[in-house]
Amino acid sequence: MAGQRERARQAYIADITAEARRQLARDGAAGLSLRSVARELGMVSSAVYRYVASRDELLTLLIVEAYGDLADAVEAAIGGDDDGRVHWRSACASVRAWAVAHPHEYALLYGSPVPGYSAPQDTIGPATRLYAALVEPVRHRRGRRRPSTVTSPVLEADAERVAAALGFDVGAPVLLAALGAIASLFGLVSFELFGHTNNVITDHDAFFALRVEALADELGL
Amino acid sequence: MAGQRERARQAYIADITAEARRQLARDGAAGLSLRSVARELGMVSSAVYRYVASRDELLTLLIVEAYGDLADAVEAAIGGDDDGRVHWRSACASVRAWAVAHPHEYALLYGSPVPGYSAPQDTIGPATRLYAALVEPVRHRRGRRRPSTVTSPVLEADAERVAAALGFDVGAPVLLAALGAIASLFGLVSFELFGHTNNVITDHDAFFALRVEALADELGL
DNA sequence: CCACAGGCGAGAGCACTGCTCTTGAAATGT
DNA sequence: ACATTTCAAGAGCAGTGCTCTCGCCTGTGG
Repeated sequence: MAGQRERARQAYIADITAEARRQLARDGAAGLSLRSVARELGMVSSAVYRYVASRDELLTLLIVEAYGDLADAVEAAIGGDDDGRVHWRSACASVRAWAVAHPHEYALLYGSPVPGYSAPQDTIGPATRLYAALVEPVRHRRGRRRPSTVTSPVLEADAERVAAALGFDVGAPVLLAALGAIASLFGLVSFELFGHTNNVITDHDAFFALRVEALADELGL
Repeated sequence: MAGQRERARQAYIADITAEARRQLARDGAAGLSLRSVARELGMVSSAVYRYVASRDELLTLLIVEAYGDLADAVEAAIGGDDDGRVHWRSACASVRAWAVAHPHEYALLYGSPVPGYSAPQDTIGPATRLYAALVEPVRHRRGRRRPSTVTSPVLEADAERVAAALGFDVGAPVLLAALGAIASLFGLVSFELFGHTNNVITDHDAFFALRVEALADELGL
């Protein structure tokens, strides 16, 4: 039955995070204040502490939501297609589109880590979903190119553990190449979003497309 | 002669940024407060506003210093060698080593952009030095692999403008590949430093080395 | 060499933040 | 009907960025 008090409590938390998310989208993480969230919700600042332990915890809630949101976007983008390269293109494009549409949320996820945040258990769910979707394309690779072999046994073990967790039967070299490509993808998006290519690249669309193809080449898609 | 008042002024600014840098290295950008800098320097908080207009400007000074520091490290790393691949390895390793040694400075440069910061003119000097050093290895490429051709004329113009500014005679495709590899490099370092590979990679050294080689392959080094 | 404008440090103060504690009311479960 | 728990509210503490005013004092221009 979930006790109606507990339900009211969850509703309050939902209201709080919703308002917090609005402020995050508008002013960025630095401009998010518990007091102004309370003000906007018509309560006094101390009341909101009944529902959220601290500002950092509120940010953590937003991080979890944002991960889920991004994972949703990527999963929706790689719909029915089973061509690895098309998969990869869609996935990359959806990450970039989401980042451009939600710059502050993106910065929260992939910018400087928030001080009091330590990747709680709630985060690894959506995060796993996201990276699973991004790694998915290599399932359909045509294997045109052999990735370099892995020389470190512990790294190979890492890769095999991850592959097993995702239910993938590609080898360690391919999976590590995919993880590397994902890091490259987020590096590319971060460079664009955080302004590191200002005065360098003006046609961001074309540069992004070019790099996505290059990464697809490396992955043998 | 530079007026002894002006010299004293510069010395004060140097003291302030030095103390600010100490606090940045210890507590991170979020924990840097103008008041505590003033306290540590034995002055009252309003006095420091004579030398630094705002907290954001102080952070900007730190950003410029950090860029210079990182550029120094990379330039020192790619010493006399003229083998492109060795160059690239040293450059990548020096970026990663600097990032690990100065995580908060790295986060300041490549994490979420600080709100009131707009890449002032002072930044582009050290930043250009840094990226010039990182692009340098492709000068000595053996050209084993042809990068994909560029289809966007404006992107090609971007690349040629940058190449001209750096005095490079490599073609647009190679320069764009190099810029992409740089973005990949920082994506990789950020992933490691910001904890996105926690519970995934344990042998960060090996993973980094693997990716550096893959990028070198793509660059034809 | 000297007057003085300008740079200077100090202090008070404003508006804001995160967070804690107490108090009294209201809802709850027995 | 009652005891317990949950709650909103308010006051309050310590800290922040930043502004303004007030004298002092010193380097600089005449």
